[in-house]
Amino acid sequence: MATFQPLPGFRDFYPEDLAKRTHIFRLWRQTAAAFGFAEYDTPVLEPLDLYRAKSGDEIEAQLFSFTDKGKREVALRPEMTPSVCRLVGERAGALKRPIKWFSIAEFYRYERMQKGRGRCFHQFNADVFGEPGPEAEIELIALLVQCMRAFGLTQKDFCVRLSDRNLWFHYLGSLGLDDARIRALLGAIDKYERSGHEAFKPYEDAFGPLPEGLKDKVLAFLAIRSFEELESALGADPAAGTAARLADWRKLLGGLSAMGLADYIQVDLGVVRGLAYYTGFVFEAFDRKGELRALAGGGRYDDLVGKLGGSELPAVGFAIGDMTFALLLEERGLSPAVAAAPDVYCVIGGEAERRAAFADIHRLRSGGYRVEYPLKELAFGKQFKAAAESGARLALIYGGDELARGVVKMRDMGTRTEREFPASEVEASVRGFFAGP
RNA sequence: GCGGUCAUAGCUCAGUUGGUUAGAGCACAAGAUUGUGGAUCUUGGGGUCGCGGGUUCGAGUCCCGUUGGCCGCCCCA
Repeated sequence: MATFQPLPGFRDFYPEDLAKRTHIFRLWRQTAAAFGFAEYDTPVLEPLDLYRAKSGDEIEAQLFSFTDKGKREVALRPEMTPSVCRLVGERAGALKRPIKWFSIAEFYRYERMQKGRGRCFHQFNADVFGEPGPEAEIELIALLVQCMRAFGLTQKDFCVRLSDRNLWFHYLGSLGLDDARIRALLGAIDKYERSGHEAFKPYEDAFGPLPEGLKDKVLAFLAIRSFEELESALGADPAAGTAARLADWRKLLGGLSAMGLADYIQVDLGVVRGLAYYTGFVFEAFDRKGELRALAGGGRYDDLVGKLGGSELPAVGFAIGDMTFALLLEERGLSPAVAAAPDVYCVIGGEAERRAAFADIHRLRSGGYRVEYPLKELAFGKQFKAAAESGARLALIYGGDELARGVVKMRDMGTRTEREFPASEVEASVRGFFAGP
C-alpha cells in the first residue's frame, strides 16, 4: 500500500482519466471560441480579502486559506467571479465592449466530499461585461446550452431553469415588504424546493410569522412555470418598472426561441440562487432526471465589478462544474472512450535496421505524425502484436531483407495488405497513405 | 461539523465456528515463437490484509481507536 495518498478530496488523473477531462475542456473551449468569447486566466492564489469583500467573513470556513511567508493572508481561489471582476474593473475604460470572456480553471473549497463534489474541481466560467440589457443573457444562455449540446446531450437530458430576482424584488415590494425582508424571503424561496415550509423558519425567526395571505402569494409566485403565468400573476396593469421588466423577459425568451433553444428553457420562479449579489435574471442547468446536483448556474450581478474592481460595470455570467458534468456524460454513455493511437508503428529487425528506422521515425514525427516503435529489440511476432494493439493504422517494416534491397515495407493494418517502396520515399509514402484514396 | 456504510494485488472480488507459508479472474511481464495480428499454453513479478492497539497458544477473521473511500445531512460562491 502506498505510503502517500492524495489529500482528502483531491484526485490523481491517470492518462485515461485526464483524456476524458481534456476532451470536455476541448469542446468547451471550441464552443466558447465559436461564440466569440476570449480566454483569460488569473492566479490560483489570491488575497483572502478578495473573497471576504465579496461574500463576508463566514466564507473563510470553506476556503483553503493560510498566511504566507510574507505574513499575507491568502486563499486558493474558490471561484472565478471575484478575480475576473478585478481584471475587467482595472481596465474597464480600455476594453472594447461588450467584454465576452471565458476561462477553464481549477478551484479549491474546503468542504466535505460528496457525489459530484470534491475539494478541488474545474469550472468553465463565461461572463459578459458592459451590457445591461437581456441581449447579454441571450448570448450566455445560448452558450451554456451549446456547451452541453456539443457533447450530444439534448433537451431530454438537461434543461435550463430561468428566473428573475429583479422581478421577485418588484413583486415582493408591491406586497409591502422592505429590502431586508425581501432578501430573507428570497433565501427561503431558494430552499423551498428542498425543505418545504421549513424553509421559511429563518425568516419567521427574524421577522415574525408570515401572514397566511402573503405566504400563499409567495408560494403561488414561486410555482410559476411559464411566461404566460408570470404575466397574469403580475396583473393586467403592472407598475411601470414591472412592465419594463416583462419586456426584457419577452426579448430574452424571444431571442432564445429564435435560436431554436426554446425546448431547453424552463421558466421557473422557484429558482432564485442563494447568492445575495445576483441582481436580475438567474438560471441553473439541471439534468432532466433530477438525479444529480446542479450542472451549471449563473445570473446577472450588476454591482459586483464596482465593488471589487473599482469601475461600475454591468455583468452576467455562469459557471459549469466539471464533476457533475462528467457524471452526466458517463451516465448517458457520452463519455469518450479515447485512447490516442499512433498513426504509424515501426517494426524493426535488429540494431542495424534500427538505425535506418530512426532517421525516418524522427522525420515523420517532425512532420506531425504520431509514430511508435519498440524501445527494445523484440521478436517480429511480438512487434506485430504490439502494432495491432497500439491501434496504428500503418506499420512500417524495417527488416534486414528489405533494407538489403533498399526498400521499406508498408503494411496497412486494417486491410492486412502490404507493399514496398524505396527507402528514400518513406515520408512521401506515409503522407500518401494518410491523404487517402 | 454530523450520520450511515465500507477498506484483502493495479482492477473486480473469494477467504469456512479464529488454525500451516493469504487466493482467483482480469491486467502487467517473460517464454513457447529470430519475419507477420488482439488467440492459446506455461511461468513470473506484484500484499505490512488501510493504520495503531487489544483479546488469544494463534487474528485477514473478534473488540477498541484512527485514517481514508463512498452515500447522505449542513453548506453549495
